[in-house]
Amino acid sequence: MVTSHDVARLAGVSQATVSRALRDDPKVALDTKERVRSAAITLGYSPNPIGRALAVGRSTRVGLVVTDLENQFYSYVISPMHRELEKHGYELLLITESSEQAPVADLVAGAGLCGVVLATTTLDSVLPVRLADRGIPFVYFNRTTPNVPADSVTVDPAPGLEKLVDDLVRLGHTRVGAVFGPVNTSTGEEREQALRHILDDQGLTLARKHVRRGPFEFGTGRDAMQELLDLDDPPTVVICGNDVVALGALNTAVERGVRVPEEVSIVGFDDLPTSAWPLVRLTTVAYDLEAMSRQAARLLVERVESGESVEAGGVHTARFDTSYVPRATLGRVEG
Amino acid sequence: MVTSHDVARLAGVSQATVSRALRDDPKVALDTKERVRSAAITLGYSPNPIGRALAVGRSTRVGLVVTDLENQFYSYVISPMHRELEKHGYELLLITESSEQAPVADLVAGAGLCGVVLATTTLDSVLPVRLADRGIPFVYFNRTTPNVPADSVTVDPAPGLEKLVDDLVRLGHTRVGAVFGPVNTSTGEEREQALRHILDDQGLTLARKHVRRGPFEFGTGRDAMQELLDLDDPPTVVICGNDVVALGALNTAVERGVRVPEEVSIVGFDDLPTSAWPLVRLTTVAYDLEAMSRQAARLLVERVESGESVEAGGVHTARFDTSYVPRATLGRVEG
DNA sequence: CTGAAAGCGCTTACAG
DNA sequence: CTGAAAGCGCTTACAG
Repeated sequence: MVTSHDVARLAGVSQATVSRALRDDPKVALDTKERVRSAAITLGYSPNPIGRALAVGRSTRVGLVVTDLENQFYSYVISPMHRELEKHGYELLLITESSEQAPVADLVAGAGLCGVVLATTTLDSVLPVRLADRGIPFVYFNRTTPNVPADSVTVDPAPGLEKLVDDLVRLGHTRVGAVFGPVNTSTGEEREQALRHILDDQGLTLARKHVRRGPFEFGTGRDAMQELLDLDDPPTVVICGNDVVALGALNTAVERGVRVPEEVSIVGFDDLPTSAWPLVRLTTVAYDLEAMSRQAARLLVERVESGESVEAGGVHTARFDTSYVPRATLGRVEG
Repeated sequence: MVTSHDVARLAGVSQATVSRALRDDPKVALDTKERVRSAAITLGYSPNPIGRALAVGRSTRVGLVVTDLENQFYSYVISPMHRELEKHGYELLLITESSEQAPVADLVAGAGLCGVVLATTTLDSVLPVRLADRGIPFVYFNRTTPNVPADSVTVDPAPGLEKLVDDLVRLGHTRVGAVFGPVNTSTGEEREQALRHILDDQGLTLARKHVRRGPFEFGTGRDAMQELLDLDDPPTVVICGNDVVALGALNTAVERGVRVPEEVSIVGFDDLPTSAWPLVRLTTVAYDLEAMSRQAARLLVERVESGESVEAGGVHTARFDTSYVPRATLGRVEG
């Protein structure tokens, strides 16, 4: 392995000067810089980030903590987040919460990360507490927990849901069903509260038998739809906690030969690219997931680089607006 | 930050002993280990991986190099690969080749990685050369380049394609079209050669006007399908380079109101979970992508841990079998 | 503007 | 079985 010492020797300077020159320290003479740079190039040298991290006391590694890497949703998060971090000179490390081998907090603390994006926080997560204890900067992505203050990027479901419910009324739906996300997630909770509230305002109610609940996964929608369709009086529309759940529901309807939206309407939340496919045309609630992912990266980088603690300077929050995207899975009630 | 020195002080031993005890060195007395461990726990200490990496001379960080993080295909690769690496105590870092900021080779070399999985190698990639030059272990995933020998995990398209072509014949297809992957990828090349060869054996030919080509992306299938459907004599079946391309093609057919498979049949390759959706039911060629991803991780770990160079011990290759998965997008030719 | 030196937090021969 | 010491490849006060 070629080190800064090798470069120093070739350039005829000290190792310290190599370090400075390559970091473009203004105190280094221009011709010295040139000499060092060309020496570095001929030797194919690039500074070892591990040495650097140890010396500086922090790395440029950011962790993204998720539970379910297979979930389509996260593909669309990872990509823009990764790009944004890269732009700032940071790397993205994946961490799954399912890794129960070591307590995740230790793993995170031990992974030499300079900061963490939490994408699958539950209301009872201990990870935020642990991170705060150890002074590891982090930002909540999409989901939060009120117990531990931190920067966050979230979405406001109300605007989109309001428009959706307007449409529900217009189309004559009265038996409305829902497949909510888990109660222990802020997103699940918040969307449920918002929806119930808005339905209420319009004089609509959610019959208990028409409500299901479960993780934000395909299987949740699938199973819920099976049960709902087996009811004597199934709902005329099923509003799902997110698109992945809605896709599960939609596929189950299709599999059973139940026509959508003639026999049952289905609505999602997230507006994933898949939902816009001509084959799918899922009616849903949209927001700018890509901008949100970038924003989370940016907030974390700022937090890391400012070195400012949450207690000292307060918290940065970004809240994203939602809109209603009518497509083909929500229709007029028949009969 | 709590260091091994703090633990040493609390446990009343030397820092070196802390290091040994926590790594479960058999030379350390059992009661000493106990003392050190409990001290570590009370202090909430976990060894700093950066210090470790520097001392040992290598990290436990593995890079996954891809071009297109949004591509569905890679979601299904990342998850099992990540899990397998984690099992062996390694972390997964994402690297996109699009990052033209720094030559990727430098980035990889500079990122303090102990090894790399290359998932989007093209036949003319220079990255493998660079990695080999610098002695950075890597394994080819799915795609290879013959120029630089290295461990690899690939799929053999022939078995699946043979069964597919049998079915093509049985169903009366004669105007067969194809949307191949890029010629500068081993997978694109290999699947094309295999398909042409097998068609040939069955007396079928691929008219030049029925052939399209492009990156393994949704848009490729979409655009190709538009063109093919505009032909005076469109193909009766379109065989796509992979599922993502086939999904693009399928959605375009749907959008244009062209019935699949009555008016045109569509076939993919990969058997992504999406392809099995009741809404999709894509006829395709399958292989065990999850096992393949795990295998790649394992080969890399072995290579890294053995420290054996490719020249010295030769190369490990795993080749995965394919099977044919008939579903609903391939049908009998009408009329 | 440049160098010698200390130090980041570990691991690992080397003694004992 | 344990400790003192050197060293991994950097950065950064401190001198000059």
